[in-house]
Amino acid sequence: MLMKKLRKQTLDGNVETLLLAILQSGPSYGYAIVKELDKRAEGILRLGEGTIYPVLHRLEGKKLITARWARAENGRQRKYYRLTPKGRRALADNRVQWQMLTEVMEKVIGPVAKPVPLALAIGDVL
Amino acid sequence: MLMKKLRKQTLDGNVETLLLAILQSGPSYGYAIVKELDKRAEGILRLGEGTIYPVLHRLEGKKLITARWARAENGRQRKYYRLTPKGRRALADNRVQWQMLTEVMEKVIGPVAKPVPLALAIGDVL
DNA sequence: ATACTATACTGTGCGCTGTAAGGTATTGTT
DNA sequence: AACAATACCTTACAGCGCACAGTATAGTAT
Repeated sequence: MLMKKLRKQTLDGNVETLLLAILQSGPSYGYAIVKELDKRAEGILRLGEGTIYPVLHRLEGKKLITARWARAENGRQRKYYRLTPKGRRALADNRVQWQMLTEVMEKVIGPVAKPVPLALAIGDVL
Repeated sequence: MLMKKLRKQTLDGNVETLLLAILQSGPSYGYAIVKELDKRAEGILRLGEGTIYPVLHRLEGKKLITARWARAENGRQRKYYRLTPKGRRALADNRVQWQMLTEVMEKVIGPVAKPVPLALAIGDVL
């Protein structure tokens, strides 16, 4: 068989994936990323700056993103992070890892109750 | 609003959930749990004994499971673990936490490619 | 002027988790 | 007698999330 295995990093390390995913939409900076995450997570998850900045530095160290200082229109100094090709590959890989993790979790603890009213409605119609 | 938040333990700590879920089917012992996980994960995830025993001990320390030595039919000494009511509650809670994590992940990194060709087919039809 | 709030980045340090590595002992099979 | 499978355990390490604390600037309200 010789199937692909879950790396240990995937059991946790999801925050890195989240940040990479956000940077996929284009370069951004720490503070904005916090706000963006806050918006997308809709109150379920709240990651503070103390969480995100170290991760950004780690990602930079791994060459998955690059940093560049720039002065914004409002005169503020911002450190813009951008995905590298290597980071793009890492993101793709992380997605696969995440998918495998959900597979394993579903197989062991059972499927999660999904809010999919559309499918239900379609099912009712058909 | 005041919504429920993801606890930090849920970002990792999935192994505890896996073990609790397996013990939900009834009492078991370390070695058997390794094999059971191996079977259910179908090669995707491989947790060694060095991973599982410390977790079992931790769970016992948290009073989520209880341990009892017993001699099996084949004469071997086995340490059987059983879910406590508190462990049952923790498992239920962990499921909710896991569900929230998948929600956040899907919102940020997009949906996982699930083997659900039906939805695609329906979309094509409509 | 003064105080406050929002913006924006940084660093330190703790605790928990996963797990590799190594070890012991028993039973069954070759 | 040798080996594999069963069954358990401990030690030690590294990585991750995150709370906490600190610095500095721009804009707004009093």
